[in-house]
Amino acid sequence: MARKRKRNITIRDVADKVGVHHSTVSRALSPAKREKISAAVVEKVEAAAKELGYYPNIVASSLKQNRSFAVGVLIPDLMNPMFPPIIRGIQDTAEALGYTVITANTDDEKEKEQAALRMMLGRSIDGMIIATAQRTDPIVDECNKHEVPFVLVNRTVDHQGVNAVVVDDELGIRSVLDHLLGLGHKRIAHIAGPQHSSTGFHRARVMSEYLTSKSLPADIVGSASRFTIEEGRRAFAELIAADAGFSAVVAANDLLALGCLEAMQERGIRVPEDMSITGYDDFQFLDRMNPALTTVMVPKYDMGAAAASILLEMMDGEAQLPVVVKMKPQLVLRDSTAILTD
Amino acid sequence: MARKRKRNITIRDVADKVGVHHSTVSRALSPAKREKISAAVVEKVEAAAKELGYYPNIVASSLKQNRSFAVGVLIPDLMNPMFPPIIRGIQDTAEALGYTVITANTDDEKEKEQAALRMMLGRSIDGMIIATAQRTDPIVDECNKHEVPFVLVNRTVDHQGVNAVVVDDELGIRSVLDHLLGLGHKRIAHIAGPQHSSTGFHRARVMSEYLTSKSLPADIVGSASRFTIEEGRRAFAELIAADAGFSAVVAANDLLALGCLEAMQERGIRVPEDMSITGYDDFQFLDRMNPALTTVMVPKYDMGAAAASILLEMMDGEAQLPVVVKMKPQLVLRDSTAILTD
DNA sequence: CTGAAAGCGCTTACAG
DNA sequence: CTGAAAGCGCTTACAG
Repeated sequence: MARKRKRNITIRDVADKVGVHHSTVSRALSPAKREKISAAVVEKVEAAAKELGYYPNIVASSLKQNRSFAVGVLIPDLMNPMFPPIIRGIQDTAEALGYTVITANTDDEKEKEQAALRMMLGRSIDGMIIATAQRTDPIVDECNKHEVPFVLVNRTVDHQGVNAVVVDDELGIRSVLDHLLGLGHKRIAHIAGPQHSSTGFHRARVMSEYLTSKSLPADIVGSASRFTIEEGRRAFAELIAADAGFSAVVAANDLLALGCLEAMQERGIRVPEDMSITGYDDFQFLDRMNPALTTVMVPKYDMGAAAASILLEMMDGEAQLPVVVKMKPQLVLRDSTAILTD
Repeated sequence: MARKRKRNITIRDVADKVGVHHSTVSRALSPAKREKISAAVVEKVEAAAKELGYYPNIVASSLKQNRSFAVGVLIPDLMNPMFPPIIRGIQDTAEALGYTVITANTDDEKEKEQAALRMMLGRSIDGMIIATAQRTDPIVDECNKHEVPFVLVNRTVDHQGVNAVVVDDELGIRSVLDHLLGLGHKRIAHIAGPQHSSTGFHRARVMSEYLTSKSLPADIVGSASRFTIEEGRRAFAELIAADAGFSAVVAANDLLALGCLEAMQERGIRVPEDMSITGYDDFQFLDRMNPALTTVMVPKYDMGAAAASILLEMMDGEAQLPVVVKMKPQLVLRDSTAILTD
């Protein structure tokens, strides 16, 4: 049997102590309504509340107002180093305005995502930040159907008119390629991420277009079905078995790059002497790895913070127009890329 | 102004559709009470609920029952790689039983911890898992005062009779020292963590006792005031300025070890040729660092899962006795330790 | 097995 | 400026 908790101090207890109606206490304690109450009463109410150790029951308040002062966040997996900074950005921004954030992992499984959404709807969530979107994702329609404001972060959908905070992959990939081309590389492979993810898709497309524009081969591509080390390793092994004629690898994210690195080390391919490799995202501690990975820094914390700001504005009824914020990534040069020698 | 959301489907809508009282719907939809309702009605209610797209309003349910099916988690900082695995262990365990987890960062600041606790109390949280405890921490008394069941994880308090899931530091530190002694090291330094944290305190004490028992110097100790890279670096610099006569360093956790490593590299001290160093916790990707860090693996995910299990049992009224679970750590040998040569 | 009523702790139109 | 009432969507003793 579930335990019963001690009865809490309520607004009525405070009202009794002061000798006013509990609705007066409610008003006196509400920053927005306080001005309608005489200063003397406000003061007495505050004193009584403090003395009794009163704190408001958010659950009751939520039920009455049909909003919860909570926002939900959907991520693939907390243990993926991409997401803690994003969540922290969301938390710091949302909490500063009095909101609580509830995070759920989907493991990129639609059923878990569905369950998480249901749970959040049941909790009368005021808004959602979604880091799990696929390029065509029914969750967008679901949020619309339930009239839950939401903003996508990191990944977006193909469909127009959706609020999203993403990174400028054109800039990111081009800066990587310019770097590699400057080092003399001509045959550059890509380990593409899952194509149902906007990040995987766009990075691959920009790669291909940019290489083609330079009259360089754009078809040395390995495909990862997930953004994981294992998939990076597998995709690299597959690629090099089919075509050994490349001198540099651009991985669609850092985890894939680490997987490639593993596969390279197994094969005695030295990095960067024999082959260069780059990642994308720049998660924590990459600078201390062996070798330190050249990558593209994505402002994860700021993306989370921006997504939260937009969401909060939407919830206030402002910012109706769909907003797409493209954050600037930045190439970070480290030790996994070098001049082509042969 | 806050937006108004569409009215949701309620238990009354379902009741109207079926032609029963809404209390009957409530019972039919409750796994525990369902048996008191005729199978025919249950079936009709379920069909109607499904057709209408009904999902329960957890907020209303929480208010009535004075419990929220939510557990709160207090951590110092999500971006510290120690915590995501702990939280994931908590989430997977709690969510499997229908609980939602709400996580808050305290940044090891008492005011933030206080604010987080208030927020959670306001949300009628059913229990708390606390990863931020100091050795004498008023939060324990506060939880007791408010009759919120809680369990500590990773860090514990000196006070007896509190539920906690910790790691067996005696085992962990001894295994590190046995390893180092086996390599021939005699003068072994310790970079101690903050002594208000049980982990910092116990690891330092075990070190000292064990070295003393082997008639080895136990006073080569640097003090970090926080478990951060910066503090590790500072403490090492301070220590080596005062006493250069040691050949190995045992850091109280991985972040401190990384800070030491930085300070060593700045000074041209080669690891492990000139000096050995070990960490503690074994967070993600340490195996890929330069050099790969020898450390003590702490079962983070399992600790979170165990803490959640205990909490859930407490909330069910079982497991009254204070439970202290000591998880077994495991030495992980990598490339930052080597035989003493001179 | 089912219904009707009360109530969880708030907020907020409506009076005055 | 303040009070009294109604109600948010559930759950649960109490009847029958």
